[in-house]
Amino acid sequence: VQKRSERTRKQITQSALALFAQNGYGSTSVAEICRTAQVSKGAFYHHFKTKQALFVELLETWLAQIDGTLDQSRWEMDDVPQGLMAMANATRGFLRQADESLPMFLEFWSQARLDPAIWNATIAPYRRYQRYFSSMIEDGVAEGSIKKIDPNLGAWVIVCFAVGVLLQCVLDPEGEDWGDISSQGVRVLLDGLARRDS
Amino acid sequence: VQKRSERTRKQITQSALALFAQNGYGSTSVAEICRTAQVSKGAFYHHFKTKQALFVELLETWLAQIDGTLDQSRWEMDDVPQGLMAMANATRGFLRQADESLPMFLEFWSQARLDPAIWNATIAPYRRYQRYFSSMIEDGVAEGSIKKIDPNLGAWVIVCFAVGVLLQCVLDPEGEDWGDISSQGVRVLLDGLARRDS
Amino acid sequence: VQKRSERTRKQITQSALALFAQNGYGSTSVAEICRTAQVSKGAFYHHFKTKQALFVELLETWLAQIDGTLDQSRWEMDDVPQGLMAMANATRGFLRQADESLPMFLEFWSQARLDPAIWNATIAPYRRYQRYFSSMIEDGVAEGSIKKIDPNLGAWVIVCFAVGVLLQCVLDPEGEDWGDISSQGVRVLLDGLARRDS
Amino acid sequence: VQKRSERTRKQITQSALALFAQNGYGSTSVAEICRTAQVSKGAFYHHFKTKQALFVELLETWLAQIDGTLDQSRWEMDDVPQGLMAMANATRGFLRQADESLPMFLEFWSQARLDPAIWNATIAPYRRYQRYFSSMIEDGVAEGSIKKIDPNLGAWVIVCFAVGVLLQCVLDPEGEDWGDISSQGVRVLLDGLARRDS
DNA sequence: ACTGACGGGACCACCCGTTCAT
DNA sequence: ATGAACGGGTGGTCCCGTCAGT
Repeated sequence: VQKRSERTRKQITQSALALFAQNGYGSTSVAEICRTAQVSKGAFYHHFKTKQALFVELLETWLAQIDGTLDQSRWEMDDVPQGLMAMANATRGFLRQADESLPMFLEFWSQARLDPAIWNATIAPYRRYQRYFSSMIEDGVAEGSIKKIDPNLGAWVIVCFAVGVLLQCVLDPEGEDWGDISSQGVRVLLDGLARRDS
Repeated sequence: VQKRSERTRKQITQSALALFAQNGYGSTSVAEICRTAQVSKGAFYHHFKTKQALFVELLETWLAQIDGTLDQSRWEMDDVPQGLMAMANATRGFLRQADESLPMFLEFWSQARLDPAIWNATIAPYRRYQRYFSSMIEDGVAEGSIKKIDPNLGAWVIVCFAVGVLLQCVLDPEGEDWGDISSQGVRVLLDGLARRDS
Repeated sequence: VQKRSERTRKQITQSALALFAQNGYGSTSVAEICRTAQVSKGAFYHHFKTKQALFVELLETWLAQIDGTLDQSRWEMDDVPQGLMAMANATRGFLRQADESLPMFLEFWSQARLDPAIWNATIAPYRRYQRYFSSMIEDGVAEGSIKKIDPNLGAWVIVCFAVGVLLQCVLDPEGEDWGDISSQGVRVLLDGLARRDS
Repeated sequence: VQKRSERTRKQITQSALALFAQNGYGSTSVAEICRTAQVSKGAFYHHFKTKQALFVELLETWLAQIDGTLDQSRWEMDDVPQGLMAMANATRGFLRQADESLPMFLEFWSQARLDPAIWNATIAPYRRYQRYFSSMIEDGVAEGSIKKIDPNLGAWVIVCFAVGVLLQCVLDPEGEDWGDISSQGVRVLLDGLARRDS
């Protein structure tokens, strides 16, 4: 059956993911991936045109997963600030995969600078998230829970903070409890954004 | 004179900086650096034990510069929030070097994951900055301008936001006016941190 | 029906012919042939034991065609010199296929040097042609239209000239009107071979 | 000293020449060349940017040699036909290198079809030779030793014949005494070109 | 201080032919 | 008879660091 093909493919992607996350994209050779995946080079290049193509596919799978996760929690809120806090808390679990796959972010970012195709795939999501937060802020302003500010800027502030936490978590996973910092940061940001009646 | 030695060294470091920033550390060969610096390989390896050693030196020079910049603005404030805002505004100029040298951050981060020596050099400063902000927050609490929160967490929130802005600025320099976002973000954070009298 | 088998075979041979002629034997991969012929690798290796086997088959088909062409014009002459001229003129049409299939000659020659089997198949015809011309010259001497020379050498001279024109035509199809040169050359050769009564 | 460099370079070119002539360009790997030349790959790629670059250099050296040879015999003739015959006879020695380096011709021709750069270098000389013969024929017409024909065509006839002999000599070095055939052919051609007074 | 030829190793991509299932 | 996954191996290129020589 064609089950075998899929299994091989999955072995490759998983091995690649692990190795890229551990040693970086540049320091991981195709031969190493094949060895880890117990697959021949012929098989590898049958499934992926290039090492980079595999990388891009990993990136896309990855982003699709994240999108899925975010879409879920999108509708579970009554109040905008509550919604944001919920999302911040949901991040905790996400940040715990530190060693496994989070480092891939750094790889994606690095490669994005050098390859336009990867850049597009990497950057696009941020814009999407920003738009999402932007509309949340607008909603918050409408419902009176958030003070009047430029929703675009506000959204970018949130995105930047999130990305910053992510980066720190990748660079220094043992250093701090980044989940705590994420929650705390969002709370502070929300306090700063909150509408205040004198 | 021994001037020649220094000039050679400077040519190498400058060429390397430019090439690393443009094409990345991994994609820049020693030969290319030598070609750009109009220097022979022998000269290169006379001044630097390794490609990595050069990289580390660049990193250290870089960090020293940043420290210098930050130290300047440290004493110019009467009020903690004002001080932070001043620093945020000072960042604007810094973020404008986007194309020239900011991309080096990404390179440093990438390599930090793979090499402990670089990791130490790269991570240490964040801790220093965090401590600095932490003491600022303590001062703020003492002077009554900032509400009571864990100074550690607060400081990390600031660092994360700053790092996030930096990363976005590197990845998408044309996308937004990151200086604006930086200022705006700090303002929101300060509003969130401000002590409020009911 | 078993028609399908033959159609597949023909698609493969035709695609291979075109690709070999265009990119050369060594630079044409089996995968490329299969792609062009819209056939899977399985089908290819079902019909041909090896890439080389296909090549040999192409060679043989090719030679059979040429033999057929030459056999036609063999009997239409009354006079040996006239016969040769007629053949030379007949070549014009042949030389016009320059782009399509003539380049295969060069491929055959190249491979002939490296592979004995191909060598035999490629060289044999020349000897046959030489013998043919040799007997023509003998006839010419007998009928008094050609002066007394070693028919063997004379025949080789003709073959060499023909082969030379062919090679030039393959290498520089746009450069000259090789048909003209062929005719002109044969005329000069005939003048040189003609018996002359002082 | 820099003598070493030249020696290495020469070892590479000589080994390459021998291997290309014996096994063909495509079937000779860089590793094999290095092994034969007792040189490391690093040395190889220090001297030649590419396998092809080495090939082109061989081609150019080769052509320069031939040009040199032809230039020598250019002035040794009183009479055009005699000059041509002298050149034909001089060819004998040239054709005797059959095994050593003549096969390179075939390699050059093969590659010329595939690579424009090589094509230029390979084709250009033929045109030069043709021009040379063309002016010889003009001289011959002027001095009355050659009959009136288009010097261009006549020159191409000579070139084609020469190339044809060369090709045959490469393909079937043992088959015939190609030196003889060359001489004989030129004689016939001269008879055909000779002006004849009735 | 500097030169550049050099060693040796690795890496990505590709390619030919086989195998198993259909 | 055909399709697709696969195996194993090679090929060209490049790159880092060294070392003899200036």
